[in-house]
Amino acid sequence: MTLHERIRSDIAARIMAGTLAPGERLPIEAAMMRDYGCSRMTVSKALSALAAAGLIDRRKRAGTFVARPRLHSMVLDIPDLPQEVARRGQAYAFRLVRRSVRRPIAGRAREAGLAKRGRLLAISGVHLAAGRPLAAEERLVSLDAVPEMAAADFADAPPGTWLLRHVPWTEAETRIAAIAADDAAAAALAIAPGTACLSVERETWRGDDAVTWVRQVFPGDAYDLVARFGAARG
Amino acid sequence: MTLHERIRSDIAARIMAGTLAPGERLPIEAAMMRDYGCSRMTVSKALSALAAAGLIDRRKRAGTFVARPRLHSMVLDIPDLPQEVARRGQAYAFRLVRRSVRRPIAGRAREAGLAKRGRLLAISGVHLAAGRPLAAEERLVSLDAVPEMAAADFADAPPGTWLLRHVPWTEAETRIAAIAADDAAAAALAIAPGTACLSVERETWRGDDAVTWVRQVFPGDAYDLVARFGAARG
DNA sequence: CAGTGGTCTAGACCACTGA
DNA sequence: CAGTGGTCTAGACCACTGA
Repeated sequence: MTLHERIRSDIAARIMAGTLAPGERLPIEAAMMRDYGCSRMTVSKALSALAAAGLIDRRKRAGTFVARPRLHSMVLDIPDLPQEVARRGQAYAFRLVRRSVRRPIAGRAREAGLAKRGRLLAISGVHLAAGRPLAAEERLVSLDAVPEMAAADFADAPPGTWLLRHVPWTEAETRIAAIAADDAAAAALAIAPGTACLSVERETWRGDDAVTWVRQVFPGDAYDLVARFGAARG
Repeated sequence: MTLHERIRSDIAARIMAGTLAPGERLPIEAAMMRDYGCSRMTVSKALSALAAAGLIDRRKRAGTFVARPRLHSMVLDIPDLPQEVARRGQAYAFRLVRRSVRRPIAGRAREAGLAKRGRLLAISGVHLAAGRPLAAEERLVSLDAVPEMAAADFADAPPGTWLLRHVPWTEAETRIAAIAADDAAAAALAIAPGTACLSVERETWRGDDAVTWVRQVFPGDAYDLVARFGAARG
């Protein structure tokens, strides 16, 4: 372990144990230089990492303080479905149900945003694990942003994975909700209408251009999302 | 904007725009020192931040490369309920339904973990927004870890907020699922049994000691969780 | 085995802000 | 206005690892 890592984990351990309480002031950097016999840059590197992780607040002239804890943000793992299914030891497949290229329907703001003056690609399909439906997917793709997707078949990879490979480094917003399966989703998933399902809806942009919108519906008993939070982050 | 921030945002912008493609090699640090007329520490600070944000991979002897994008982890905001309700402009209240101190029930691994040889506090209640049920909460608290909670009333703050104030810096794991409301949850939330609900279940530790377990059940139409991902993170 | 990143030093000047 | 953190320099030695 390098020196700045040791300083960092020393302080983190004292904060997590409560020896350093929230609001309490830490020694000034000069004191830490003495204590650890190191230069200021090394202390600063350790403290910067702790500040980025949210464990401390650094304030000029005032000093460095143990932060008040917040539970507000956690890291959520949103796995790639083929990978996740493979990890469970099951065979993955994507069944394409419908696919069309069309103009946006007037009055639908989302479709207008995806296809400003051009066309969009609409896809529905079902993700299968071990031959059984895992999730129903409805997707819209901007053919302005990704013209080459018009020619893609999804034999190798489902649309989401295809996009991840072909359109790197996008920004996204995900919305998670519980919904009752409507008739279409129930039929696709082979469950009773009204069954509680997890809806994972995502909008993706590249800069100011909308790339895709997708909603995946999972039967409630088939899928959990897990998020973790703790000192290990950052 | 400082120099290392400028270097960082220059490179991040080129990656997000695709000018630097995934897998592509970046100039070596010495070249960046020349380009920006700065010292190696400054270049290194910018590149370290980009590596921590997952945009680049740095490999000794080989060089620095644009990372292959992953959508796998996103930052999820899990708001404090009183704050979230206040932000919506509604009045928040917590209605305590039941509260008991007891020994763990034999055979329940979770309860045994929370109260190794001592007792645990079991709480049920309902979070109210503008007088209407927002979420039903079931909670277990280790009185080994938080003995002073035995004496707490929840007039000022619901149990989760109370714990956040009194037990700083814990680690947690959250599990999100869709469930059908059972009879108890339906009664507490004043909805029909079987209604699709979002279940947010969290286990919290302090070091190796379990502190609390909680499940909050939200009617599907009352609550969404939102997560964001993009270059702005890190 | 040489090129690359990783760490660290001992200084310097500056910006901010609360005593 | 003085004490604190924020940034930056110009070097050094080292660890790793792939050509």
